[in-house]
Amino acid sequence: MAKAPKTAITPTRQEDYPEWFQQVIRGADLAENSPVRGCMVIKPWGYSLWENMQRALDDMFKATGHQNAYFPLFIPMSFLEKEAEHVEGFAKECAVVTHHRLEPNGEGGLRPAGPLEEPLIVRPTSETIIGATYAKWVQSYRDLPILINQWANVVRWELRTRMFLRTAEFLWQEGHTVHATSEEAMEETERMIGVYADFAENWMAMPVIVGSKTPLERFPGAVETLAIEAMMQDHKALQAGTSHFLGQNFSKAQEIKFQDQNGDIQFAWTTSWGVSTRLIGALIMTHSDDDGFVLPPRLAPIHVVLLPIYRDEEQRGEVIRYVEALRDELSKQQYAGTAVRVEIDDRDIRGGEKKWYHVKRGVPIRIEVGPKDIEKDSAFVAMRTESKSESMPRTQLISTIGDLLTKIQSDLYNRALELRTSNTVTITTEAEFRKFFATTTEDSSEIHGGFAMCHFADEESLQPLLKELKVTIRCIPRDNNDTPGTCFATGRPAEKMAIFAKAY
RNA sequence: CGGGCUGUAGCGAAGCCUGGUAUCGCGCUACACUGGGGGUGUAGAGAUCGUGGGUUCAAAUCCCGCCAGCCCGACCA
Repeated sequence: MAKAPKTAITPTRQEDYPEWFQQVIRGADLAENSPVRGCMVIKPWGYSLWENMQRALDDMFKATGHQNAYFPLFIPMSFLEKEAEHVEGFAKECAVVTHHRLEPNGEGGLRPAGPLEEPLIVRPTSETIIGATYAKWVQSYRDLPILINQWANVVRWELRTRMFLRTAEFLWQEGHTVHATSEEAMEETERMIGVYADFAENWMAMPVIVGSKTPLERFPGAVETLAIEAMMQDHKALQAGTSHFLGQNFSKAQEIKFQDQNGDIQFAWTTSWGVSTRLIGALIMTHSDDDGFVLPPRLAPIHVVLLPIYRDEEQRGEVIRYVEALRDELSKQQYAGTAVRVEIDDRDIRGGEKKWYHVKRGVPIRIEVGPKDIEKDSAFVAMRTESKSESMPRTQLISTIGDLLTKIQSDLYNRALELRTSNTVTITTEAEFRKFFATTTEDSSEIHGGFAMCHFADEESLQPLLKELKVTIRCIPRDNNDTPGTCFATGRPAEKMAIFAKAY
């Protein structure tokens, strides 16, 4: 017998975390690099996961009163120039369309022809184009609020890309709302970060910290940026979603004005909020192990895979009949408000290979059924989160399948929360701070550090230290953060604590 | 955009220093043996060695340019 590697994924997380991440994606067949620089091909398994995320989020958006719409991919360059901070933030990473036609170049190739009067920007985000449209839609306070979301792709010409975490083109949703008052817009901003936190924790099984960004970390043009931050297994932070209170910055730039009850003309208050395919990267780095991807059941394209085991055609008939009946019964069971999603894998490949195929793809539950099990009217059940499988009577299996999925979902959440808790420390001095983030090798991708909760007085003065240690302020947590203290670096009085961490 | 590493069959690699026209593992195809486990054997298919140029009788190998990927840095809503 040939020896199988100790883990299905090489290298392990401990050995080389960034490479492990790539290999999990490959092993699970989620996506691959494309011929286009920085852009990925999302494969069916990865895309069906994204569809499940979309569906859950979309339902939550609808439940909070939003509607979907669609706006153009191209933005006239002049639109982007209107809000100064916004230009500053995005100009560097915009893809620009300057021509509208190709013609033969005389050497068998093609060259751009037909220069555009005004270059078009491929949207890096749609505040400007949507704002320009809203300006036409809003005249009266009776037109407000506008609560719209769009599912779209955006392009940011990032210098360094990583699959799912930072790609040049990515899929996302962006909500853009307009309100008559500051209070109402701020409420919306809070409501949507709440939706994201709910989704992250209850669907992705990923604990997140809700907080606000410091001025230097804010969205360009925003008055306030709320974010959810999660800890990955290498103890780095990942920003998983943001909700921005844009104040009147964009409405002034784009003239979104309305007449209020008193007949006065006012600028409206806007918000925007988004999550992207980066959530898949977050999912991978939160739950996956050295055997590959691990899917939280609520988002898994398949909950249960049935693996029939037989030697010959005669056995096959019997086993398949049994397995199909089992599939039908399991499919009638409910988990988290939906029917249990079951598939039979009867491909003609070796059993071991088949098993690892599903392990690497993260299917929550594998059920193996062979002639011996059928005699006992039972099946072998293996949960992706446990190393052992156990024999279980069919009737028990059917009645507990929902509970098993529930257990996997909560185990994943608890495991992730435990990792975050045990790698979060409160730090009160610069010496401790330096020690916490010190690297032991040249390789800054090694696993170390975590979240440091620190009182701080002034963001600007910390920059040299943060730059030196490659640490950023992730957010000022919203909850349990009312006790004043002294700044860990300057000793000056400080109102709030922030999370400091290395980040993606 | 700077530094480092890399690009050879679908995938992973050896060969490159010391030029002579391509090797191994996995996978794939067929057959046989196996059968609660990514097994064994036999036979096969599959590569203009990332790309363009140069040096040479001869280039995967040496030289130059370009492209792409990964890691680090800068940048990052």
